Amino acid sequence: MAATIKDVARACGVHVSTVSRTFSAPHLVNPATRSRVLAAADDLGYRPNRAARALTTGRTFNMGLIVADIANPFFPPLIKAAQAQARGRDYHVFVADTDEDPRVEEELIRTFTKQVDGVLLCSPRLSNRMIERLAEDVPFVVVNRRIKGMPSVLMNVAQGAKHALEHLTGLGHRRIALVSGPIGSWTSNEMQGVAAEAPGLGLIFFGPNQPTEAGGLAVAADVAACGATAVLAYNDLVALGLIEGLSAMEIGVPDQVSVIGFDDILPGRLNRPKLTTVAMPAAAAGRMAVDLLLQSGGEGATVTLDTALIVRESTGRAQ
Amino acid sequence: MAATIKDVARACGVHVSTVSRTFSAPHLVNPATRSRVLAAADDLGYRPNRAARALTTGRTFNMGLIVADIANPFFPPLIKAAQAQARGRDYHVFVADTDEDPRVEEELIRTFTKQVDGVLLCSPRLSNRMIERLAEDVPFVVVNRRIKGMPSVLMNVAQGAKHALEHLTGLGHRRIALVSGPIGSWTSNEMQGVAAEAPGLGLIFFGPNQPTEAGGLAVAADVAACGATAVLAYNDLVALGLIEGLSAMEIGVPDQVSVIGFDDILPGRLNRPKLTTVAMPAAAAGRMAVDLLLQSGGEGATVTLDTALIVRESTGRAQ
DNA sequence: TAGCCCTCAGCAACCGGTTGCAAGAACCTT
DNA sequence: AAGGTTCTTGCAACCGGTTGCTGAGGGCTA
Repeated sequence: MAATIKDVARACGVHVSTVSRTFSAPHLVNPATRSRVLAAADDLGYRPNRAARALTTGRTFNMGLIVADIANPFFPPLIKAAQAQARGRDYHVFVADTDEDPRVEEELIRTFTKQVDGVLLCSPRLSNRMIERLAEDVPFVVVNRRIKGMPSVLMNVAQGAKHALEHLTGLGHRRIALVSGPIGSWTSNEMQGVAAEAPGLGLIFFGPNQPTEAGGLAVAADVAACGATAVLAYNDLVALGLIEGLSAMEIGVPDQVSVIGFDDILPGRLNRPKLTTVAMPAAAAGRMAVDLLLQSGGEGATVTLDTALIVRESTGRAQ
Repeated sequence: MAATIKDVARACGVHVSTVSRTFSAPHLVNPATRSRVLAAADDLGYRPNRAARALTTGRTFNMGLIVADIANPFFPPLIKAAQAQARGRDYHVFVADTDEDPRVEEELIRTFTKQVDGVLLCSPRLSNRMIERLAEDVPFVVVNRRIKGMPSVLMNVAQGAKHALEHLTGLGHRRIALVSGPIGSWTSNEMQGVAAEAPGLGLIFFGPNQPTEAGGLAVAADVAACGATAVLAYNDLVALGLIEGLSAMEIGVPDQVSVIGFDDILPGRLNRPKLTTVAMPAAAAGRMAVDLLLQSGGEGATVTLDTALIVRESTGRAQ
């Protein structure tokens, strides 16, 4: 069995409270005693039990991070940045994946409650109402969702979509397909907003779709049939699926159809043609979310991060 | 504040132990009392504090999963499978990323200790000795590493490499480059083992390398210079980097050089040419690791899972 | 040397639950 | 009706720490 505080106390003939203070308030214990305790602790391989400590202090020094799909390459940079930022603040991040299932999401949040000091909720699938209810039990920072009174980190998708559309119109495209993602997703909503504001263009809307390669593949035929010369896709995975599907129909990208994605994930950079995309500030969002969680006196600061259009090879002049 | 067991006890005029039993041993409490307690609990929004419970029971019903790099597409399928399997056993999985840093790995393990019932250590970067020491404090299952007396899940890389080499020799290749990964990695070791056993072939060894696209890119020039007509790469990322680097030198794949990777990740499937690769049983490994952790009476069962060569477009006949 | 302050260690209550033990009540048995 | 079960609940110790309070001892000042 692992050594407890009592073992250490017994080993050096001192009360447990002294051992406790040696670790959590060293300045309150005499240097000589302190080193005796430390020696004994080291000898026994003692490590404070963080869960037990949390019981009295109310702080665990770890935070939860919940994503809908860890296999989506969009998340890893966000996760890594959050972990790095947290580490710098003496915190640890526990990641969990909901498999796009709201029930799993709720269960995970409940599991995290009391085991972490707060939860970073990335691209949640739960309803706002549910999130607000759960927030009574554990502090949240929400990424990619705006909930009144709750700290949130947003990405300026509207701006990115606007730049993307400008890029396409600049290349002469007039008939543009908009391939959205799941219902209720932040990016989808923003994309639709932009579409609504650009009535001069011939925008054709396709959705909802799965936010994956398969989703893009599935919608490719419809897109081809609609006669659009360019496509703005929900994310890079969808864009890649779309390109895959178009190629299968002998439709060349970007020669016949231009395609733009969102996220700037690795497979897009490796793809032929290299994907033109709207880069999302995922890493910055991860860092910011951690900071908001640690700062938040509970008030709901909202941070919006800018996106950037990255022009590569999947867009070209309209025929 | 969240309601505690005391609040519930007070609310329905019953002792805390009765409330406790209502949740953890319902058959020991009178149905009438039980429903009163449940009603009060529901009313107050009471949820048992899992950390506090773990303090006395010694079981948290969650497990840790540590990977070297969550951004490596090899891991998500493993993680998702492990989470699904654990969920079926009433467990939850907390994932953490070590950033390829052994010190971070150690720290994470220490953090997990006492907050989880066991840790799945995937492709660890720590030394065997260190892992054995840490195993005194928390049960492990190790994936992609053989440690005597410790439950481990291995992938039959040697078999995969052999099949890959046979495929290449079948296509007429006689001069084959072996591009390995980081020192101490299971796959690298196994690959070297196979190389040693195939002295008839002209195998040229390159390593160690970073297990990423950048690693492949960096070694591309050397590989081109050595005159090999085929390459067996440490993993798909390296293979993709290699293809990228070769293309930049106007060396066509598979026309001039054939390339095989390991892992079968998404970017490889999307790549042009589609990558020929040795598929790793990542999902099966995740499930198996969970099962081993929950079964293990501590004995070190070792499970080896088979790999499969998937021939796509990046390999072809030798010139 | 008395009086005072400061340092440092022990005591004990507490965090939110769990669980072995015991006792009261209700129900049987003979 | 006495004695034995079974069911249900309360009591209290315990898990591994933390922390406010108390008080002994030492050093300092006047």
